[in-house]
Amino acid sequence: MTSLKVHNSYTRQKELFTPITPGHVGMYVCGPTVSGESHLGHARPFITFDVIYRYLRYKGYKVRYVRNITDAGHFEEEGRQAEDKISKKAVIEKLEPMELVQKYTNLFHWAMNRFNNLEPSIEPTATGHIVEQIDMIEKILSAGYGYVVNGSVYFDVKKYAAAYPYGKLSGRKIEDLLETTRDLDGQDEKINKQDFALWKAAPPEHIMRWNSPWGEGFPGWHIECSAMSTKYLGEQFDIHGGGMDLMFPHHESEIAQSTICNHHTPARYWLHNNMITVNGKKMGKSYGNQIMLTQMFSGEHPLLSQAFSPMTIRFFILQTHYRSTLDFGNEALQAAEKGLKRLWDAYGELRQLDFDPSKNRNLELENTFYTACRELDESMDDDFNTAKVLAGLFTLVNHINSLKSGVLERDTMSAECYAFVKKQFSAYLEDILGLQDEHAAERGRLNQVLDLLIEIRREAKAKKDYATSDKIRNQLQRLGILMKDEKNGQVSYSFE
RNA sequence: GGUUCCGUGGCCGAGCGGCUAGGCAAAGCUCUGCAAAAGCUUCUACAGCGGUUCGAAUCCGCUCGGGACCUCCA
Repeated sequence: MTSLKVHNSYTRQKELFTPITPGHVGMYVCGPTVSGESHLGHARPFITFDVIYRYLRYKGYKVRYVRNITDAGHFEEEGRQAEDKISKKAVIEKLEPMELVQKYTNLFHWAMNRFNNLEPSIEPTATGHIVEQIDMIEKILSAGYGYVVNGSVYFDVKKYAAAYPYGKLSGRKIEDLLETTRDLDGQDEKINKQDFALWKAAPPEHIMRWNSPWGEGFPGWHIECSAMSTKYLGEQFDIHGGGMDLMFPHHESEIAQSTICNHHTPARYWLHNNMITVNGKKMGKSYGNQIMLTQMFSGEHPLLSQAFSPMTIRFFILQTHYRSTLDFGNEALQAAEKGLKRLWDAYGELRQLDFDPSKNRNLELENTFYTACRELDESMDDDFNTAKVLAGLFTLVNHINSLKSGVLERDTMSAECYAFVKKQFSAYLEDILGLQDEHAAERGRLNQVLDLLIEIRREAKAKKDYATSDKIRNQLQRLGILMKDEKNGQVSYSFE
């Protein structure tokens, strides 16, 4: 097997992946902020890193995959709006923050499930790690890189930058950051504008609040990831992942915090997925162009021409390299839907292909298969190029269909080769890319019913009673089941 | 304004110096009672202009166009 290379955002280079502890990988991925519903854009990192997680396991690594739930601190605005409304209308409809958090956490898990994302090894919550975050802040204070103002604690970026390469990950220079003229909350409390909050004193109307050495408040955004990654993966771990839009300030701040506490950068490899765009613009709240996952699945959105299944979306996302932007479009999604179906149909064929080793082996054909299979590994090893993997699978699809249709002579492949192809195809389609048969639940007893219909139809056709045979096929099609008369006289069916 | 990325055929997208991915769409053919599926074939592109090179979608420069980040953001 070839060796894995990954694009490290920290060095901006493709590097050979070498875990700190041989055979083991620690991976931290920034999880969702559960203050609202997830949209299509949110699906990308979780599918991307799910495939990375799966591939690392496929390569034999023991992986500890930590993905947090951000359930504290950032509801400031929402909280305030809610407070305003409440103060106007009285107090009755007040939402308990944890109620909100629970609701959206459940919804998030539901979506992850539908995408067939494996569960992370640990899914820590920010609210469950207030103590660890306070500890870390105290460490930073005693190291002299933080300061307290009015019950809030800030990180002294300027001092840090004098000693460490601040801005390396995001390619930012501290002087440039001084240029920024934004009125941020608490800006007047900071010594320098580029300082960021480690802990914020809670104003009276702020609902989520905890006791701390500096008074009642809540943790800053960046500290939770530093605290939780350190706790579960150690002072330095292998992979840190997330969306590109988190590089600054989030990941840059994480690096600063961890460097002060643990004396080195938290992660060796920083992996960032690119954005999903709509008409070239990033999907996001500020553009008002986001499509919620529930809407994707139901088709209820002005931008959607139809509903798209979780697997179609997964396939759609994997058809592009994770570091490229992916433009949303109905046509593209429809193409993904059809392509995915083709893939599954061929996979079904592959599993049914028989072989007869007694016939002359077509070594050239075997070689084609072996090469195509080997290239799958090479593509994944090249910074997880799932687009190339899919292209590779489609060349296999073409060969499989050729065997089926007789363009390539069947029964000329050795059992050994056949088994290998079958194993690779299944490993990639199901285990690594994590695609699953969305109609599996419909099969089972339905298959037996269909077999009966096929039998009846066969009898009708034998009597040239095409009215009956067409009726069966047409009615089934209306139910989303395609019945196909194969060349060899067999009848097959597939689900739309 | 600063930093940075990108412009590939009707659409979506790989590629990162030579071997002109792939999916979808379109057209023709084969197969078929008719379909569907599949196979075969066709359409063969790299924003523009220069330069480097035996050779560039791929490297360099300029021009045009579009993003992303600098604020919460996947």
